[in-house]
Amino acid sequence: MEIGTRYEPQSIEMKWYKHWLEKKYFTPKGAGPKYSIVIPPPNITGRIHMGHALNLTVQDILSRYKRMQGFDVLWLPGEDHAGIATQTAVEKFLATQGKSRRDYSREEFLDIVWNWADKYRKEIRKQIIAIGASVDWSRERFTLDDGLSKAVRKVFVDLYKKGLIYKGKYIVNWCHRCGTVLSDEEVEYEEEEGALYHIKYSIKGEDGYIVIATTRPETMLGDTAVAIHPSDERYKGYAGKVAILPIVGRELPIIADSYVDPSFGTGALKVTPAHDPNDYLIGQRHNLQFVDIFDDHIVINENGGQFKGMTAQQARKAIVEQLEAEGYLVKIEPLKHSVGRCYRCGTVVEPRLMDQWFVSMKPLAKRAIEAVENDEVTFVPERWKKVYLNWMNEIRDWCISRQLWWGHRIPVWQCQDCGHYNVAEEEPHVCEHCGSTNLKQDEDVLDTWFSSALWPFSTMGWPERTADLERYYPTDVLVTGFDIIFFWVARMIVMGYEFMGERPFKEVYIHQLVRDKHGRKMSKSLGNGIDPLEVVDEYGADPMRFTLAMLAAQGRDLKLDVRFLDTYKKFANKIWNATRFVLMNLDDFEKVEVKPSDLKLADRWILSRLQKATKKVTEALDGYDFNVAAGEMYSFFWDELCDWYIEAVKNRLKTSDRKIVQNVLVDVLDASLRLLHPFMPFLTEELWTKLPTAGESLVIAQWPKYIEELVDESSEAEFSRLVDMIRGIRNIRAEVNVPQSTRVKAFVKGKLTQEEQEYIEFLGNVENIEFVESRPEKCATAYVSPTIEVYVSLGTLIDISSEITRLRKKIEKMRSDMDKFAKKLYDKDFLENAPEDVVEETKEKQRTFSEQIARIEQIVTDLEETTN
RNA sequence: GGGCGCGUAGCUCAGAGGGAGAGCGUCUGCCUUACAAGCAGAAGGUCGUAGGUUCAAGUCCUACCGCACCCA
Repeated sequence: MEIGTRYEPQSIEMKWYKHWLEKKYFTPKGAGPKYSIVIPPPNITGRIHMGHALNLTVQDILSRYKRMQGFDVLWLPGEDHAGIATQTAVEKFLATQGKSRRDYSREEFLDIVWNWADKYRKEIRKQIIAIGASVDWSRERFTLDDGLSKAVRKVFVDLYKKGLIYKGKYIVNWCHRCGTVLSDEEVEYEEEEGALYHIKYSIKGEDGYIVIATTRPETMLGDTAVAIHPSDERYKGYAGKVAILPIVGRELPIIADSYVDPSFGTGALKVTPAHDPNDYLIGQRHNLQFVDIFDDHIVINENGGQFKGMTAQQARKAIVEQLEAEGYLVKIEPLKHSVGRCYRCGTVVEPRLMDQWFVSMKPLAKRAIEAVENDEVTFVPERWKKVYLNWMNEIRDWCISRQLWWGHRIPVWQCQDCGHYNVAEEEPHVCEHCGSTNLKQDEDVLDTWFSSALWPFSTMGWPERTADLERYYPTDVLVTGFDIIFFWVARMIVMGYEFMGERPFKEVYIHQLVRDKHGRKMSKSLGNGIDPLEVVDEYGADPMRFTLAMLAAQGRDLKLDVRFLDTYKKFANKIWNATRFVLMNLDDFEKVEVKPSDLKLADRWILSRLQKATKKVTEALDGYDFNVAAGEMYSFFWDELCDWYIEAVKNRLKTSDRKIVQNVLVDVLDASLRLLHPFMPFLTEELWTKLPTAGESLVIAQWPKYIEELVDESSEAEFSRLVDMIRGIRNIRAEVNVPQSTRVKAFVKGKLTQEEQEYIEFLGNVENIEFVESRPEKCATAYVSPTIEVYVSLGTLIDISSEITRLRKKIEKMRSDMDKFAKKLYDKDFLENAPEDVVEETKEKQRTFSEQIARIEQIVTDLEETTN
């Protein structure tokens, strides 16, 4: 069976994905131990990015690994309607055509978004497929599907009936660009250059004044008090007096409240209860007036008097100018302060007092906190547990209403006659309170994350009691990034316990966020994004997956440099060519049961190494150490299988060993491809199916077992000695520039097996080894151990003095290595306190070194005598 | 202000108590019949700084310096 000399991903990938789908390998059979994962549904806003690629790769590695271990694997795919993000994207698109959503009716606009959704869901599906994700498409879900919408309504109604959802007027975050409120989590704070304005507020009935400091002078239009710290000596006696708001003339009570930080600014705080969350609390405590000065577009409203119609920015400028003109402005200091912006569009959010729907989180969080504290739900890496608990312990109520059109409409119908909220899963026609038929549904939709929170069970058919729920809930692991622990993970845990009475998943594996090679976020504006689809086109899905796995250490950032993709594409090519070599030598292959007595040193060595690799990969995957697992396969395959075993057996394929070697090669390659399959599914399937031992498909092939009987320490030690001897010879060849085409003569003092002798001759490019009692003349020393020495004859090439220099350098290096051990052994404390095996080991190392050094020194002395 | 993480080879990163590792890059030599996307070799490191714990510290502790991130 011939295959091409180069690995070409394009020609193999989609062929196999199609085949796997036809065979329905990704649809669980419903029998045996189960393993389930629900996908973090990508937003339908656009193309997936490298973060998704990492997320999908990790899940696919787990799914394929477990499938090969015999689990009945369900990996459930789907997409998220992503309320704000999608509506923003669609509005941006409409804007390019000079339109806005207000040019359409709600129904017309939703039609447009549904078209968008269909288009992008198709795109996303294609991209998930391109990565090779083994998801069960027959169970694909969308957060706005009928079933999931039903789940959303049921949860809303249930929580409302339990008194855990309420409507109320509180300070919320308003994004005027998106035209909606946001939850606290949806606001991103950043330090920005601003200014601290010091403004005089005169005291009523006195000549004096009090100077307040603020970063937002325009909000003074909504001031209803001035606050000072009760124990601030500077303002002793001020509390109870009345200040006069400049320009406006409103009378403001001066109050004492310990919230005020005396060390900030002047220690006197203007209080604007309608436009600042902390001021709001002060306002409540002191029964202050709430004056809202903005409309929905954050333009000053009628409460702003002469400034009405100005934007916040315009108002700030005008107000500061007027304050200055009237002598109220004391000074303006530059100040860095944190500014909150909308996580979807970056607009500065305005705290406003609004009537919204909230989920009361404290009671719900209780069980979810307990679960993580008791390790019913565990985080990997563990440190995220603390992050989760810190947040959950200080959780605030969740604002869930959004002034959008795209999303789950809030299932509340207010009676237009009596004002009663009719909260129901199905549209009511009569007010349950007064019997009126004059009902109007709430205009708002729910926060996207409200539906995402139900994802682990809503996707499996809840509230119906389906077979899928019975079998696959709870899921085994959730794989996601740390950026959505609060948005999503925490809320899923909450809802899972509340509605299923059970955790939604056992483990949460938090992977890194993908960044560019400098550690910056990948973003369109920086132009540093790497598009996974382009990577798949250019390098192939397998090298991309392997690259991501290699980089998936348990840190916080994954800095992706395209150079890695080159490296691992080369690895894929290496696998391709190693298989090619094996296949080229299998014309007369016959599967035989290899008996231990048939095995030669190299065979025993590679089989032993394979066992260790199998064990290491398996353990690493069980512990989510993807980089360790991938790294182990990289070095086993390349450094051991290719560089040594394959090279070592090339000659043996021409001898009576051929049959044994063929069988060992096929076995080791077969197992290697299995171990690599979760990382590189396409390539391994393509190659594996060409092996004479292949079964139907690697997807459903068995994961290799660790066979303890094949672990052979003494063969490993012996082979590694052999490797050292060969390296010693190669070293000398390289140093004196003996070209590859020239064979050198070598001498050995000591014993070698026939097999070892052949390997040294072949791999060291040496002609018939001669056994000697002592070092022959005109020879360089290649290897020295207590029992064996290897010399390379250099004839006229040898330069005695440079050989002496070379050996002296070697001695020096060995001495410095040995000194570390010798020093320890001189140390009484070490001998007394270190564990016995460590002491023994150290003694052994020291002995080996000193013997070798002594021997090389002897050789140097001999050489020096020859020159004299 | 509170918290988390990170400073290891020129670059990107592994390693988390007992001889400093990988890939890329650099240098030298090879078109050796699987692979030049390759092979063989080499150079390159006070493991951020200062203390401490320990027989033993990149590895554990403390402080500091620098870089990120989360929360207020």
